[in-house]
Amino acid sequence: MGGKTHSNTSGPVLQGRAPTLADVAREAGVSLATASRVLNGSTRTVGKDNVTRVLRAADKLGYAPNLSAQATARGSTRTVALVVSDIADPYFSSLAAGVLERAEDAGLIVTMAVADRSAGQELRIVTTLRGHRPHVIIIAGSRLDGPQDDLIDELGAYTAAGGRVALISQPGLPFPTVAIDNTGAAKDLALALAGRGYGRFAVIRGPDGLHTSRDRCDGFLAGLAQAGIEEERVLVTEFSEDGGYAAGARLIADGLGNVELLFAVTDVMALGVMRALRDAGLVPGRDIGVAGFDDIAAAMDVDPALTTVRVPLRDMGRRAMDLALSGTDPAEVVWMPTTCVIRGSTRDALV
Amino acid sequence: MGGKTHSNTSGPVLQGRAPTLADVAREAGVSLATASRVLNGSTRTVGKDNVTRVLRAADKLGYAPNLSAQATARGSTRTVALVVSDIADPYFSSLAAGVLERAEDAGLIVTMAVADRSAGQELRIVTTLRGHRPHVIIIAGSRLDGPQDDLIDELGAYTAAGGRVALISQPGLPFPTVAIDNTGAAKDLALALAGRGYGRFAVIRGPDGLHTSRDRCDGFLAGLAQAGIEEERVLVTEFSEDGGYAAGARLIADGLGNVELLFAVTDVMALGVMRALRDAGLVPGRDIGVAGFDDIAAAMDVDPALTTVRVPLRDMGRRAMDLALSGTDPAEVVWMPTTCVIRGSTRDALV
DNA sequence: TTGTATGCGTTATCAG
DNA sequence: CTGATAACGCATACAA
Repeated sequence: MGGKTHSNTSGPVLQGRAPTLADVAREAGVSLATASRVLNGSTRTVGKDNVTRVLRAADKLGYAPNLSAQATARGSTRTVALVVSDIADPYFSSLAAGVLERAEDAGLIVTMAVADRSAGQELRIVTTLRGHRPHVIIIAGSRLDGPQDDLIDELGAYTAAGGRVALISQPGLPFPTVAIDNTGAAKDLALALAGRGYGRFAVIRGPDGLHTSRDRCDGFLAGLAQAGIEEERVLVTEFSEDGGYAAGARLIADGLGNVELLFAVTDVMALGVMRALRDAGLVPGRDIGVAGFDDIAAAMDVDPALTTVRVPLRDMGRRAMDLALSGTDPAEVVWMPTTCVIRGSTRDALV
Repeated sequence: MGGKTHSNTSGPVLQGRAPTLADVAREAGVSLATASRVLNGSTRTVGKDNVTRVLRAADKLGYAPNLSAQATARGSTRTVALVVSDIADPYFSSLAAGVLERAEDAGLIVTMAVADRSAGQELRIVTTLRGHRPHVIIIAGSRLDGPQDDLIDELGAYTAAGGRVALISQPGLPFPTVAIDNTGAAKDLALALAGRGYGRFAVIRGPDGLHTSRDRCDGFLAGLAQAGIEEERVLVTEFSEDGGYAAGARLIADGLGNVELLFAVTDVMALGVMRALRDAGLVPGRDIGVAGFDDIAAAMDVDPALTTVRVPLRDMGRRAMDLALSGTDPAEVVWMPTTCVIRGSTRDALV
């Protein structure tokens, strides 16, 4: 709709310059302070007459308060900085959706940066982000092994200055964290699958150093061991769908032997594995079982649907925001529940 | 790695306060100006001795320049604001990935906001964003019908003040735009499918007012008409996977009649349709053809793989950044190429 | 209720 | 090469 009094933006007086509060005040014939009060602070303490004058002037000039200036004046911002490894990955975009949702509820703007799964880059980004003096920093990276004193220092400096931090899925650091029990969930999955008759497994995991990948792999193997299964193959590949495809293809080329089920440490990788199987003329679920981890949306879309571990990704994003805003114990870890979801990609094994 | 000289952040002197440039200058025993020069401006004009002192002091204090203050002082920022409808949707997350990639190349920080496919919300967000005085604003919304003078005003005010704008997939507005020919591509798809023997179609589209949805639907129908096919059904549903599922289910419940192919205006919706078909015991591709639009990653993962129109989403995100940064003709439209991708979900129709 | 004056953390101009 | 000092746009304590 055209709107009531159509805002007559871009007054001819201001050329190539955004209107400032001073412009509005002048236009309205009031002081800077008065204009500031009606446009931002409590509207109460200003005359009803001046309120309308200022509002009208602001509309006429198309005024939008300079948030940078507001931030320096106030000493605080209304933004939350989010760091992810890869926004195109449904795992991270679901997390981000949860964060964005809560941020909007809280009237916060989200700034986002990607840290391509490199620890150095992540550190650099956090330093830059810290410069924005955001209200909150949320890091949803793929934690790497090795000492991360630098990152801890960086975040420590930030919290020492009053900033709030929340980490997603990287427990063990001295900051509030929302996490899942990757090891336990993978173990449960292994037990569930062993219980359904599968006896020979191959695990497809990401490169060394990735916590998530390693924990899920270890947990799965632990579950197998508990079920009395000691014999399995572990393939290391890229942490992506292409990586999953490559591993699947390699496995097929090497001869599947009598492997009955392929467990990939993420759904994205599992989808790649399934594609490799189909390209080789094999039918997932019938000829060979496949299982993943995360329960991304696409896990329901494939046929057969993918057996996996359901992770409440969007909710984890929400909780991370809540956790950061609540400003609780620095080392608090919120463990989110996971559940095994058995679907068609793992029908009962044909003995 | 633990890092060489380990940064001794959070000096005990500063409690709950981020170190400022003044702190660094004092610590280093130099003036504010000198500290500023070495930490930001050209390093050339400052003594080699002072450089190391300042650097050492900054490291010791864990200094990170306050970007808000920098922005107000400089009068410009190094950020790009990105507006999307739904970051969890692979369509948007792919676009975002392209934007983020180019932004990083250009040393820009990306701030992101979601505008749930509501025009009012989008307008509000742009106003807020404008307050950030970003270097660039990119809007990847789902353009709605009807006059949008308000949005044009808002963006006009922004560009008048020197801001750069790029729109994605919403041509017709007086701003640089990267777009695809939805109508033409859908028409081509219809012709290709008609050429493969399909004769009876149903189209599943989103609610009225969504440009993308309408153009693709219209184009598809035009293609059918050109092929001499006048008889078809059009279903309106939610613009989401659930919407696709619902429409598919509804169609099945009403009786498919002799419909041979279902075209959904997005892949996401098409995946929902396929799921509905399978839940009803039908086999997509064999019992009935299915086609989508966008070629999201999941289109390759389903079985049979989804016939669709390939849209270079990530590249569109990149181009949008390039277009905005190049600051060309305000009304320039970059048309991106699309291609029909025929896959297993539309085998030749069984006559 | 309104206006004045000062400060926020940086940059940039201008003398030394 | 370095150091005062005036902006930048806005908020706010204080005075009127």
